[in-house]
Amino acid sequence: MLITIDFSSDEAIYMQLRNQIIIAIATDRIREGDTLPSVRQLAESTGVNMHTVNKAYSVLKQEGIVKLDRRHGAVVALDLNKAQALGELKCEIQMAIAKAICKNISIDEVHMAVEEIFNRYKE
Amino acid sequence: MLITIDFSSDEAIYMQLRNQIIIAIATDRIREGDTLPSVRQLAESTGVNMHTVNKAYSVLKQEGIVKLDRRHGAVVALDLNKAQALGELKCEIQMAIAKAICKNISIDEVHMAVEEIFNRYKE
DNA sequence: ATACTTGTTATACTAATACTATCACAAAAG
DNA sequence: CTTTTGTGATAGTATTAGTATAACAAGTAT
Repeated sequence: MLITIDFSSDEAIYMQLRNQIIIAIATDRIREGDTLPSVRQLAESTGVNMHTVNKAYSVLKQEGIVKLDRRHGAVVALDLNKAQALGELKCEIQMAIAKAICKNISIDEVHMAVEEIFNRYKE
Repeated sequence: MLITIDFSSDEAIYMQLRNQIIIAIATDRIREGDTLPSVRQLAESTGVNMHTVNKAYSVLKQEGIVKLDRRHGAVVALDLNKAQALGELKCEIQMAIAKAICKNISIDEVHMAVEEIFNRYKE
């Protein structure tokens, strides 16, 4: 796990952590059952406060991506409720697509954008 | 234009305004050249401060969706730079798709979600 | 000309969020 | 018994969101 923080970014640090971990799982660099660094370790290696890492882990737990355990730390454990995940996905991309429609972007162009992003993760 | 604010929402008020205007354009209820209410009018009708509306309009201006003019107020004026709009779209849906991949959602399921959202706007 | 409306700017204040900093605790591992 | 785990309490700073007033220059209407 190589995680780096851009302190000059306007994106919250705990979201940067959350995003990089999600991308690591999507690209199969982290797998189900793998253990994430402890909050203190990751805080140390990224130069960030312990509670900021803890917040990132809490978000991932809330999203059904990791489980937090006092003995093993944070473990990747995907909650594969597809119906719920699909509902969340639609919510998250809804406004982006509305804006795309305003900009005269066709549905085919959106599909192509989806393909491109998918290919970024699948090898 | 019927705009309402959910004051108990965790979404920022200026983003609620911005989103509803974008949806109104996507659904063709507002069209190119149409004039939006003045910052004071919309602030009055939604029970919100003038500056909050002004911030929403500034965001829409920044996104190339309206033009602000001292004589006519806020006018819908789409900046149809497709390359840029597509780039922004990819940025905005990137993490949502990464998370979907974590949840074992297939690319076809994402395409279907896109279709569903598109149909929400196109009649 | 006068009155009104437009976006815009400035100042000031409150509330909430993000982040940091310490200290501490119970549970599990070595 | 010591270390490491997540977790909680408390406290402080910085930034953002939102409100409240006031004012200004530029355009519109009468």
